[in-house]
Amino acid sequence: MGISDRKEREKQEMKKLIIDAALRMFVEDGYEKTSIRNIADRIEYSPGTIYLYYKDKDELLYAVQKEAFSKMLETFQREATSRSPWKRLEQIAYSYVNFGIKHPDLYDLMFIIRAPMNTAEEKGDWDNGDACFNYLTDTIGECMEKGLLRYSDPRVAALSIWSMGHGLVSLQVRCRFKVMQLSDDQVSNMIHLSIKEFLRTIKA
Amino acid sequence: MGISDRKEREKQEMKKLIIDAALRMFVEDGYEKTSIRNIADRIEYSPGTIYLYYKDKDELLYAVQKEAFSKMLETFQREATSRSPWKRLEQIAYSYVNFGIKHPDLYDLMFIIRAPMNTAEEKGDWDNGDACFNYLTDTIGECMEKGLLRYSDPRVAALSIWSMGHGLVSLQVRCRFKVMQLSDDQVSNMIHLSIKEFLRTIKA
DNA sequence: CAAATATACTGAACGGTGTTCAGAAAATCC
DNA sequence: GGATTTTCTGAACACCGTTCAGTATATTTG
Repeated sequence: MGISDRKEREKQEMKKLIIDAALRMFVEDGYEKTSIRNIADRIEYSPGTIYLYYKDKDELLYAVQKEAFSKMLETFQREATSRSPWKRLEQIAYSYVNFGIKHPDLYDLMFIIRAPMNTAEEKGDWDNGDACFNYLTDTIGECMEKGLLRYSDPRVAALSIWSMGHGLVSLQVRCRFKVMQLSDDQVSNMIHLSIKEFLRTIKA
Repeated sequence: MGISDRKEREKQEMKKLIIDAALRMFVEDGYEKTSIRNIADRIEYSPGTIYLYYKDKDELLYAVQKEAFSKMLETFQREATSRSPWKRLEQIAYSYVNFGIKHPDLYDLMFIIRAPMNTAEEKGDWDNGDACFNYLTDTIGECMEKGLLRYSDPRVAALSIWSMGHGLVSLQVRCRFKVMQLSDDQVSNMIHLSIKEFLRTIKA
């Protein structure tokens, strides 16, 4: 049945066409400001068509999230490759924060937006999200085996390190550091100083 | 002119009536899900009336934010009163995180929602927000004077400590810790362990 | 190849949103 | 008590996510 193969292929192509447009528009204008109608316009289909491929706008978000996490994982695999677990942990930290600062709208979709796991319980797969998380936990595991971290529980270590990174990025992305009345360069500098300092303090 | 005094008073009462309803509904249902029409219904006025007192929905958010920051400041003033700067810093940290966990929707309005300073440049007053921030920076200042902190720059210290607290709360509020596959109690425990550990490591 | 069936797509319609504004209602002034 | 100012209303506008009867296209059948 070559004909149904082609149909399946066309269906996947259509899904990709939609999600590519959605990703571009989410990043350009943000999730909330991007409407199904706009996406439909961009790919020159009617709004209803999108619902033949994705159940609702949330499912579009999940798909884009998946792409974003895949992108982040690639970044880790490119930038955090040191054989030394401790050095790799440092690389991951900087990689993570730089990713967030460089792609604030992607970061928004991945870690700030209210949507995925707060309602959808079973959606807890978090597709490529856990792969990124594992990249961190594996490295932390190695560090702890070699006694390079001042933590006693690797889960607490992971939670702490992630929180510090996320705190820095998300306060920056949401412009909350404005209260400090510093220039953009100064804030950027201090974010990196914060990571540096934090890494120093958690090192055994 | 007693009559215009009364008018002014009535105007302020009306503003309070609106903002009280808005606060309650923002906390109950969240900012996005609360509509101007719903608020109008609740206070038994027409939707248009609200626009006579607040320019748009964002201005309602600013007003509610102001109340929320005032509430947080009160919490600090109640829970972080130690004469010892270091102990006070610890109290602030726990106070902050507990506030966020206890009032996730308020915390959302204050630190996560996209709205205030990203567009409104001059709104950078952040009314009572800076008062909360000052409560932190003042304490950090005292700590550093007495050489109780391992940081060399008090601004980096403030940025780091705030980021850690915010990271913990906001990842929890947005359910991102679900990827760790822990029970609610375990997460809650580890959040507190994280603060404890963090405070230990930054202490001189 | 033509008719019948199955698939893909459309776009109007539904109930919602924030916001505006002409006009009605109420309060104040003279 | 009539004119004027202030306050309030609610229909209207342009959007939103989502649904679904109906049309257009493609495939299968006779």
